[in-house]
Amino acid sequence: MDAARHDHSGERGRRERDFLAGYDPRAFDPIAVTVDVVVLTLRQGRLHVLAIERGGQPFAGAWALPGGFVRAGKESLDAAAARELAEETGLDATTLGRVHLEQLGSYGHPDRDPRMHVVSIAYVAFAPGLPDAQAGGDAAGVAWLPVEVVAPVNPVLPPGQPEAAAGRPHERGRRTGTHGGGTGRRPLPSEPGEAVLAFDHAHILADALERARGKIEYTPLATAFLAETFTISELRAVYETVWGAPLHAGNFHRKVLSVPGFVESTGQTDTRPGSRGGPRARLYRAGDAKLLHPALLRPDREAGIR
Amino acid sequence: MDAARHDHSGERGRRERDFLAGYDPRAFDPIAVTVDVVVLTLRQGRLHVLAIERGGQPFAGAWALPGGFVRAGKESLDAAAARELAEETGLDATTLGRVHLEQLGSYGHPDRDPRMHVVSIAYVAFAPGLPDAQAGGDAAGVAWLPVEVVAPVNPVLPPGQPEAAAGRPHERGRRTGTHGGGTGRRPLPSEPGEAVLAFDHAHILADALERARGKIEYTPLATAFLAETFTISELRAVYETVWGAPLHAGNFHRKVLSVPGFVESTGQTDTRPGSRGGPRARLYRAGDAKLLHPALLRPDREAGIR
DNA sequence: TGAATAGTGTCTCTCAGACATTATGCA
DNA sequence: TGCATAATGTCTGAGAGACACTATTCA
Repeated sequence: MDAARHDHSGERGRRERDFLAGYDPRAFDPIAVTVDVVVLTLRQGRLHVLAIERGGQPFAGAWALPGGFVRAGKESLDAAAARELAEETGLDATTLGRVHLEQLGSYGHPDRDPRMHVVSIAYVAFAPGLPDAQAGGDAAGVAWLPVEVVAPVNPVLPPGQPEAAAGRPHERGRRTGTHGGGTGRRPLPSEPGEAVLAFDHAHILADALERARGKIEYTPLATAFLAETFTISELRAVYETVWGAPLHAGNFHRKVLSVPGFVESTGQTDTRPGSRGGPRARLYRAGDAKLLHPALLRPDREAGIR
Repeated sequence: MDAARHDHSGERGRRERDFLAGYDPRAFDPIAVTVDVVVLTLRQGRLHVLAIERGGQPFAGAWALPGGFVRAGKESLDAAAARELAEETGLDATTLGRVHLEQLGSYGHPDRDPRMHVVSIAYVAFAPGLPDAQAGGDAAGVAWLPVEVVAPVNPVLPPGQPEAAAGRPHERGRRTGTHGGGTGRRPLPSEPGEAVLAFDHAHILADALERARGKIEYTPLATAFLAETFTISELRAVYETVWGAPLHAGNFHRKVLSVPGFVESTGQTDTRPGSRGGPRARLYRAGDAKLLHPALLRPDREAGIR
């Protein structure tokens, strides 16, 4: 980074130009810098991602991750991501404080947005299940989509087509015609692969899911998906959902309690509404550990990806 | 990312401005996008990082990570990092092919560069020890610095203070005189903490080292620090150097051979030049595993960082 | 001959996973 | 009464670490 790293180097020409660019960047093609946030949460035992319906081109009618421009000279990347998270989820400050937000990685292929070169710094958030309210202050076009409903890759509209690029971003669009109209709400996608993500957002989502799967192995962040107090069974449900594999209840229980700092007991027991019987489970809250020792390894990884 | 995510949202004004910015970004403050590469290698049993001496302000006389601007509309982030790596190390294509390069993270505090808002996407590279040639085609101002020689944090010049930026980094300290001049070469820093890194590069380096320490736990990438064939002892030296802790030779040996796909045997044995006795060690090359199962856990992590 | 190293064998302790068992509450 | 769940106990095999031992080469 940083203009003119060593202007006494060999390639003086290039270096000098970089140097100037550092001082008069408007003389060169710009790159837009944005943040995108993959907000993950659990609802009804399924992993959901926060998505926003696009009205205009490109990718009209597709879904996109919430995000926006980084405010030049005014905010850090983390701050921009936190701002987007707050704006788009509409969560109150206390709930927001329990959300885990971390940087995922950056995506900067020159053709990922047909309009111009956009470098996006992606973030992942682990959020507790929200009380059934729709996401965001204004719910229109914002939805929690089950991750299985999202197509693994974009079946249409590969980036880089001049046609797509030519059509103004969202030419007034948004809800033109029937499609996602401001008034007539169309049903949310529910079939596997039905929802198409715009740009390379399916790729970002896939990376975020893999990050989540790995992260709960060696950190206590699975608790970030739950309310402030929770039962061991609820915690196990998080692991089973994120990993997509059933776990042995007894072994899991003993394991969680044996890892120092993972959870700590509240004296209380669950009020268990709508249960199918069984003793009242004890309630725990997140402990003070930042890393789990030993870690909870996900099953199956045998053989390894060679 | 992507202009005007949903202009039917509440804050129409902001959204609309973002929209316009997507099409005429020159109308707003720009953000520069750069890549920085932390190139790590082992020389004489010590971990070194590739650094470039800064000639101009800010941070004149300090060292910086190699990096440069991403070419707008022309290259991806990975490509930009690979280009910087090639340019700055001057390695031939075959050697370069053995270097491991991965994205580390992005750094975008608005004050990290006093000149303007610069977002830098950092990469880490694991490179085999180079045949003592100086790094880069033009060696002037480019050096491999032992990581211990680099100050853990910048002792002076916190970012954001224009004045501080002007006041020399290590004004006079140590071997003064020719200091950073283009011609008179001054000796490389060798005392712990002697070399000062510009900008937030010390922070990036620290993150890169932690990444390296973790990465060799569960991937075979420690082999990227070695030549195409190597002995188990050489591999152990990599772990000991990166982790900064001695390992038990016998247990390490058995462990490495027991992990499927970590290393595979060449039929040969070492020619062992300059050894201090002992049998000829067998030579191995990297196996085809991408992940290690089970992983090599670094010692001590007991207690965990709570 | 001594010292350092390569490579293997043995033992113990920890831990993950399979399975069993008891207690509790709902239908 | 039957069933699902919470929580705990027991057993086994894998694996990490400590230690011992043999073989090989150089000084």
